[in-house]
Amino acid sequence: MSNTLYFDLFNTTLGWMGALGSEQGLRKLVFPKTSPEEVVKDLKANLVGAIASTEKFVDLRERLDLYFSGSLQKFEDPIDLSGAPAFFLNAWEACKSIPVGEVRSYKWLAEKTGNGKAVRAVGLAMSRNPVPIIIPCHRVIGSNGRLHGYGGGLTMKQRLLEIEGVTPIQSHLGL
Amino acid sequence: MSNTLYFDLFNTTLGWMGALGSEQGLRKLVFPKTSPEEVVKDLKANLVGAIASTEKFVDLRERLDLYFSGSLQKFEDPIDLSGAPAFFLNAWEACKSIPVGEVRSYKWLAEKTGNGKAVRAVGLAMSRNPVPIIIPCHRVIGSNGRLHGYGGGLTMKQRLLEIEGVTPIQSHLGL
DNA sequence: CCTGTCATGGCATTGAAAAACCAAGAGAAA
DNA sequence: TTTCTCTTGGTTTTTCAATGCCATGACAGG
Repeated sequence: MSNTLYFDLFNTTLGWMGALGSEQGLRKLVFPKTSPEEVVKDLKANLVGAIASTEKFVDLRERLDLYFSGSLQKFEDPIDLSGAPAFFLNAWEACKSIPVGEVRSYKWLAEKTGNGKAVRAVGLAMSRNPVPIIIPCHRVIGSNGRLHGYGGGLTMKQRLLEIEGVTPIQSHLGL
Repeated sequence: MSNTLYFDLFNTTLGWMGALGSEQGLRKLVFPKTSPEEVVKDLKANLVGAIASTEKFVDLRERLDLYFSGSLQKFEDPIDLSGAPAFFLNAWEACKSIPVGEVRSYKWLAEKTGNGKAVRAVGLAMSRNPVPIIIPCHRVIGSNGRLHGYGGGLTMKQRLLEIEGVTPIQSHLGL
């Protein structure tokens, strides 16, 4: 068990966020909140043996602020998703292929993942996305053009889409 | 869960031992070993939230040494066996009724516990005795007069019986 | 539009059932 | 005696099927 975990809380232009990761990559990112306490609450289950380290996440914090200001398009940060079910990994992988400024439906993602009928399963996978923003699950909306749900709240989802230049209902079918 | 646990390691005339208990009584006693490390190994699963305390066990340690020298016959220490299966509790209770200097068979214990055929179950119960010596499971031997097994090793079992004045095969049927 | 209803897939949790474990005892055969 | 086999009971662990959960989608009826 030599795999040490690091974590940090930091303030961004959108609010307090938290990150947790191993040497292999990022394991968890928590949505912008209004207070650090809320971030800890979301993180506490994971930071049992983790040690605090601002240093490990300075780059990430910088990139996040760049992204929030609209000047960063793509995150290259390594992520460590070991242990997750295969279907989730596939769905997240497919999600990463959605280009900036565009959106796709849960169904589109389901078909891409292999089974066009596994739409709710895709929804479940998105809801379990451990690293939002990095894996852009906010670009996944309903087939009817509605935003449906988002772990960080629908206003946050909309906000992120606006940052990426998606007008309310635009290319909402994607295909 | 405000039930704090205390533990301690100490050296006796027979070797290193360890004890762990709550305010209600003793919960675990580990056999005499040659090194404190071995004691910790046997105890480590239980001392998650426990705090060290020599003070809580000075009396016990004294009595153990008295017993090992043959000058103490009976332990009155309160024990806390909460959480154990009913059958185990019954078997342990019956075991405590075996007088010093005598032995009984697993079968005898089974009959006393209620079901004369549950001999192996009694063996299982003895093997799970959390407070050896206090609950004198070393006085339980096979119907054929053999010692069978003992958590602390058969030599330890024999040694304890010798301390109590039981010659190799004596009253081994008890009834 | 909006509201309800139904079908759908994968994971997480639950609970019942089965099997494994054990410090035994009785009997048979050597 | 020793060794073997078979039987026995309670606990513990493992397995497996059944449910419930969810950030959906398609359709029907207002």
